[in-house]
Amino acid sequence: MPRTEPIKAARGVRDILPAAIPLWRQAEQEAAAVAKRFGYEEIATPVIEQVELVERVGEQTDTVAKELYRLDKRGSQNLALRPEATAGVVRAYFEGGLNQGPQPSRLYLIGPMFRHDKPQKGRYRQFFQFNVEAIGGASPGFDAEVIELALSWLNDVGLQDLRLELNSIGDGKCRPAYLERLKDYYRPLKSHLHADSQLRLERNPLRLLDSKVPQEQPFKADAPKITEHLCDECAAHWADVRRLLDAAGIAYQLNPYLVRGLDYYTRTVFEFYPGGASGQQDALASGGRYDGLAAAEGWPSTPGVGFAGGVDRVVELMAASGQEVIAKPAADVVVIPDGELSIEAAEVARICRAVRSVAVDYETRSLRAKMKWANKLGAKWVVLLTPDVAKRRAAQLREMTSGEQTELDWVELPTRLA
RNA sequence: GUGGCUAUAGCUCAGCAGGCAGAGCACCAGAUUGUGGAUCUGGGUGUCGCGGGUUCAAAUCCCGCUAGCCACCCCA
Repeated sequence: MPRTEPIKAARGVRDILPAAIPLWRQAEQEAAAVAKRFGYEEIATPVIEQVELVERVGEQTDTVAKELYRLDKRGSQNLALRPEATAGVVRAYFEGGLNQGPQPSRLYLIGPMFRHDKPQKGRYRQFFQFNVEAIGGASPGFDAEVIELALSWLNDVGLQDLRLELNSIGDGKCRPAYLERLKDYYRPLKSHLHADSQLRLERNPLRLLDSKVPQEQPFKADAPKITEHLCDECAAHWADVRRLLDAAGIAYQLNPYLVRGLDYYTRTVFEFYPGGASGQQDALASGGRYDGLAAAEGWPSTPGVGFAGGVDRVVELMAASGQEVIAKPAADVVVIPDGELSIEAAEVARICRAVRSVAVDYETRSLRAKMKWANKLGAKWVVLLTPDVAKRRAAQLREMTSGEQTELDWVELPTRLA
């Protein structure tokens, strides 16, 4: 056999090993629990969607333009792995007739998303999101609700030191006029801008605001702020959202430079960061209102608001803060055949599985080694089979913490282990 | 996509003025006339990330690739 490189995981993806699963489960279970507490129901949508669904909602964003996993054409359909969940959930809302039910539809989803980014800590090509969407509701109450829900989740998994940033980016009525003001402001400065920013100026001027290029920072201070140029409806909505958050006792920082990578967002946008970080790639959850999304997908215009939480990042913070979930032993009972007793050991295991999780040590090694293995596994009991005792359909039952050991018939095992 | 740092045992890492591959933990075996945890003894389990180059000689120097981390870009 020629030696070859072993095949490793694809770049930017990772395994969640058994030892890490309890923490993941906790993050997911808290997510599901808090969503249900707020009256949200779970939905699962496909990981593959038609490319058009993804493109229609954000053609000039990086997520779609550069980071999309496109699949080979199958038949007549161009497919892609979903880079985010909201577009698919909104599609399912209409296709599944949820728009015919009580409004809004309160939905949550936990699942993998895919982006062909350059991998880094906290940034993976397959990553997991906890998504919450309230579709069919225009009231600012829903904006505040999803923010409170996101905060509750982060608190419930033990993250207390958080920063919530908040902004409003207007809607189709007032944003175009604002964007013209913004362009008018930046055009004379164009030669001072970074090459990327010069492109943004005409194509996606809102993005100029969250530019981190050092030489552009001074310009931002004097740039027109969108919250000062909202139409009456957007301004009222914006005021209501802040009022509701104030009443809920939720602290937030107004960030006039907070914008969104995806185009369908309107009005409220927000992001949660861990408190200590100055943070570039450490947003824990972010979301906002997307009243323009349904129409962009070709469905009847329908308002909606939601957020996406980064499960990977939350789990990493949980682990970093020293949180550990005590792993349960893989098996409560270990059956150790001493000698050629595989058939008998399997039968005894079968009997014990009626009441306990059971593992069998089939390896041909010393009894001592088998006992060590059982101990390391964390087994509470060991059922020891030796040829002469097994012949009588009996076994030694050893209680590991006390070391007490008694002989008894196989049929008695379930009662003793229960 | 851009730039920087890194890659040695299962894990954390040392070794790098070029000269036989190391430590701790983990693992395996024994002390234990076959019954775990504690202790002691013994064992290195390795294509030094991959591929080239320089050299009598490369883990060590040079180049390329791959992967990870960090900063950008962007985002969860």
